[in-house]
Amino acid sequence: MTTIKDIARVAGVSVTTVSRALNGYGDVNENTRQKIIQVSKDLNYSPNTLARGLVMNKSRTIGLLVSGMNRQNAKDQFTFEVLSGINEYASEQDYDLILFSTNSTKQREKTYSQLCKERRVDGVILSGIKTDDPYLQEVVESDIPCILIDIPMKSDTVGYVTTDNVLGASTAVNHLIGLGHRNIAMVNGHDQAFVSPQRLQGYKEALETRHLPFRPEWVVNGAYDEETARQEAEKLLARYPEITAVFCASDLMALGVLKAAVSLGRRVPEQLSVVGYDDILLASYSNPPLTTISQNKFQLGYEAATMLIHMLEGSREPHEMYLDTQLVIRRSTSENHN
Amino acid sequence: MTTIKDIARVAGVSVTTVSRALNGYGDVNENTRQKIIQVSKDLNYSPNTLARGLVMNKSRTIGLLVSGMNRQNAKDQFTFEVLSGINEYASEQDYDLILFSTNSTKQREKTYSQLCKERRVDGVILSGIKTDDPYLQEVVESDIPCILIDIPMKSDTVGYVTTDNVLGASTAVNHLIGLGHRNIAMVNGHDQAFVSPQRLQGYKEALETRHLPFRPEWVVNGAYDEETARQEAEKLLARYPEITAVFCASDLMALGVLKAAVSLGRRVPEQLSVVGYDDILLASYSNPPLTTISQNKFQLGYEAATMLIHMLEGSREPHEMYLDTQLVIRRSTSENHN
DNA sequence: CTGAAAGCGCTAACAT
DNA sequence: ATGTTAGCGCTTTCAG
Repeated sequence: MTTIKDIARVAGVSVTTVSRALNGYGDVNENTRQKIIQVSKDLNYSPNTLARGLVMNKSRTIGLLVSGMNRQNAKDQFTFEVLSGINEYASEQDYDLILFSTNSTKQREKTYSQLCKERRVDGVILSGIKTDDPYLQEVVESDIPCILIDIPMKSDTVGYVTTDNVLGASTAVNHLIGLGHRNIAMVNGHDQAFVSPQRLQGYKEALETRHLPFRPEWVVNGAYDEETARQEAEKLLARYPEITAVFCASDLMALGVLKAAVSLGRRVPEQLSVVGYDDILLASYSNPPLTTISQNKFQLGYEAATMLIHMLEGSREPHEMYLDTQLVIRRSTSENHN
Repeated sequence: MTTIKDIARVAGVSVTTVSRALNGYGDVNENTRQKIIQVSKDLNYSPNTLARGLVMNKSRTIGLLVSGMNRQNAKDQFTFEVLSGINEYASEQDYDLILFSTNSTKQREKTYSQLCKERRVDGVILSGIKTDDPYLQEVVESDIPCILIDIPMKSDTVGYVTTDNVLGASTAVNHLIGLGHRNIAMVNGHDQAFVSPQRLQGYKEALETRHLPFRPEWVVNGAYDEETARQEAEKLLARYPEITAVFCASDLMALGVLKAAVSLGRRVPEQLSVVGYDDILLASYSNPPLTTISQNKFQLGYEAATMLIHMLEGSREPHEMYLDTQLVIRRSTSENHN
């Protein structure tokens, strides 16, 4: 494997000069530079980023700490789309991505900062982390630059990008109210997601604004899981047949509610309106296609990468960003005729 | 940041001893080891993998060269599931994954081996690479250990994991023939995928075995794209109304055919049977749900990682593996009544 | 069982 | 404009 030493020898200069020439410093004779570049091509040289990283104490690498990269969770490719967005900007900026996965079967006993310190990543992006995840604690305490996706926490080294989940949820519920629904239930996700209480909040606010009563017993926990949501919705709808619409905190759960409706013999949207959240791919293919709150997952990742890299390069801008969401009306909602 | 030097100082030993103690060598006094371990904990030490990689010339890192990690392609999350599988085994074995993306907007002028050499990855897994991709050439020539997904190429340092695509395709077509179909068309993908000619081959073989004529004009190119497939299928079916079944080289294209059937007013499966390939998530949610050839994408990745890591650790087993596929019968196929 | 010393490939003062 | 030297944090002979 060729090193700058080899180049130096062949080109008849010192390693310093080689290093400077190759890194585009100005204080190198143009002829020397050309010669060095030629030699390095002849010798098929590639720089050793490990060595460079060691001395510069900078690896041009971003760590990705994602949970939800496993067999089951592949269903909502939320993570994947975020990843694609991150990758897009990172590769534009010549940063590499290194994947840490928290879902290792033999549960990794390593701490968050160990993971990062070992690999000498310059910064980290966290996605899909639960609020009770020990890693989250560490982030705030550690001084490693970090961007959180969908968890609004801030410090000197921590930023986030997310959407306004209260607004998103209230938009969804307002849509239902606008269609004449008065008895609107909610299937929320588990409490370990930051967005859950916020979406609940949005649901409440929308009801309140229209002077509709909030009925706690109409809010069930679907754990962001299709099957759990189906079961919970089945119980709920059987018990309170007066419910004419359901707002779900995720599309996956909305899919579960759709199944519950089938098994209860209630046609969607004629006899039951359903709204999801996320606008995952499946949402437009389900039967009927889901009305939902759309998030631009790719952009979420893209912006997170942008923010992190700016941060790494010394920007002092505020490290927070809210992206817009959008109500996408498909065929799982219609006017209430009761 | 703590280094072994710090530990050595505090523990009152040499760096050599610290290194040996921490790496579990036998020739260290157990008391000394305990002391060193204690100190390293107190000092919150993490090893610097860059330094280690530099001296050992080994990074315990696997490069991932995937194409198809972009906005559009997110649809079939083939890549993502493969990735999950790779990640699973790699993290079990304490290897880290580094993501190279070939779809960078400013097209990366770096060569494959440059990418790998720079980052000093121990080995690489390639997925979603087209046969005319320049990277592929390089792989075979370079001496970097490498596993290909779905491209059967072998050398001392190159292995692959794939499925039997001829068999898969013929199984699909035989299913149609078994349902009484005689006029079976095929929507194939572009020729830049290794699997395309193989699936075509399987289609031909199945026809031949049952003494059905092969009609080249009934094979169209859907480019592995839903919309292209829809258009091509529409033309094909309009022109040859006698076709009663279509075999597609991917589910995504099958979805396109489903749309074509709708716009031509042909009910699936009553008036047209459709078979896909891959068994992507969408396949079970489409309307009607797709009959398809299922590939275990997660396992594809898992086995690729296994094979690569074994290779890296010196195994001399053959570096090739064929996984089984499975016919999944859903509701897009039925008996032919013509 | 332990330590001194060399060196992986690179960059960065500090000369010259 | 170029070379000398030191050193990033680690592993690994080689001696003791």
